[in-house]
Amino acid sequence: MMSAMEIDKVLSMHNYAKKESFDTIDHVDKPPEKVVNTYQESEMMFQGELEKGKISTLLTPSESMCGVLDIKGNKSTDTSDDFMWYNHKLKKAVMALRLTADDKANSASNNSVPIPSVTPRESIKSGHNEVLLGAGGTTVPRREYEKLDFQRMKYTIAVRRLLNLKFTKEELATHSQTGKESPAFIGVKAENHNPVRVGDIRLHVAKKYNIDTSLVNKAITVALADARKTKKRKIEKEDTD
Amino acid sequence: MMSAMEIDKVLSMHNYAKKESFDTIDHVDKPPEKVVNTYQESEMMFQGELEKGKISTLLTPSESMCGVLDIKGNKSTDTSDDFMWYNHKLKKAVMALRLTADDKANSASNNSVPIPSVTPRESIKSGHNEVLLGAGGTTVPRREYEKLDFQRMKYTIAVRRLLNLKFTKEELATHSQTGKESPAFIGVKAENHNPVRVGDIRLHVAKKYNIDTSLVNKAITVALADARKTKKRKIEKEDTD
DNA sequence: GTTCCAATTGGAC
DNA sequence: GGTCCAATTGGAA
Repeated sequence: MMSAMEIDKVLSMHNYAKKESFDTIDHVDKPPEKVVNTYQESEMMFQGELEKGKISTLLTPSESMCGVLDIKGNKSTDTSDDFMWYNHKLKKAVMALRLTADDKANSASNNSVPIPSVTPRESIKSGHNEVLLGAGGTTVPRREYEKLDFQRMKYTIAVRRLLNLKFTKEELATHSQTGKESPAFIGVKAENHNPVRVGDIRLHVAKKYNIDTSLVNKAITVALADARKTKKRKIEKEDTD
Repeated sequence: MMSAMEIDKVLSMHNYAKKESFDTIDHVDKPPEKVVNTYQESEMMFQGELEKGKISTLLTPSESMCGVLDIKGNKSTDTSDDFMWYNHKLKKAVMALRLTADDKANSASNNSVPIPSVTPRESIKSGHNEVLLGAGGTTVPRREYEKLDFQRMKYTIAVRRLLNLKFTKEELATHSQTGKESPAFIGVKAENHNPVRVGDIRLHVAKKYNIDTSLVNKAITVALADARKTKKRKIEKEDTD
């Protein structure tokens, strides 16, 4: 687990002046009722706040990206519970700073509106009309996100749409959730993986539809398999030409 | 679709005297509010009545078996919607006869009790302490069925328990839902299938847990796959001995 | 020993 | 073309 001092270091790296120690900032939000032990649990908490519309537009892209930056500013491949949990707390700290700043700027106007189309934050900083999907920091363009009619879509379709927003066809065709090779086809080359973005999509859809993540996982697996087949067919067709 | 006269023929075959025409008997139950077009829908209706506890113990094994007997008394492999729908109506007719007979025997005693452990019918005829799972006529021993704590079990476990009640390990290891070979392993011999009993288990669990049949299907697939692996491992171990 | 999981496949729709 | 499905596999839990 990262220390409060180290977190402050990252905060300053992202051009956020240290106002208070991490622990104090953390208390801007009500302390959680029960102890959160895993990244999954923290994600659910975070997601709950996101659903309320408080969070979705508060982070800039660089802030969101801090979820995949380590203490040295490098892109991190650490997906351990400790690191994810640290990221969660870090982002809560950043958002707390944002909220207090916004509160001073425009005192008590336009609150309790669920996911306003334009927030003060967006009106000040342009170019980041993004919707945050989860604690991993994954964002999608707001315009694209609002096109999605979650009420009418099956969750499997929502999964595919979000995957298409965050990954190229090539990425979808060459990546898998685990990076492991199929147990049924040993010797087939294993692929890379992209746990943070896929993880955010997984939890976002699971929360949206109030279904188990295992269901979403199956949908992701099928979607990725179809992407691979599509690419394979295309290559085979080009070879015959 | 089978005619009322033909249904009467089957009824008499099962030693039930014709009391009324089928149409009249059918009106003992309230007519369905909406038209039922498929076997799946009729199954759901039937299952609803079963859940209320009215039906579960009213059929003898031979009555249940009539679900897989055709007009000539032979075991039928017909799983078409028409045939299943006919079976459904036939069973409702049988049950209506039973109910009216029981009503006369013990007038208005012990009604609205959900799934009584012993019914008048059972006290008269011994040897058929069976619970009917679905319109396909699949039954399991009541004693075994009542051991299952559906509240605590995951639906996947319920699927496995019911499969184990209705099939031997050998059957589970050598059968599949569709009888088709795996698309990923062409050339591997295809297996037989047993649609009626598996169908009843599928719908029973889906209704019990109020989940989609596709979920139950996945659970069945995994259970059968595990059964095959277990057998395979055993054979491999015997070969090395 | 039992249960669950994801990657792969061809085909159905 | 896009989407969904079941059979198979080895290993994880």
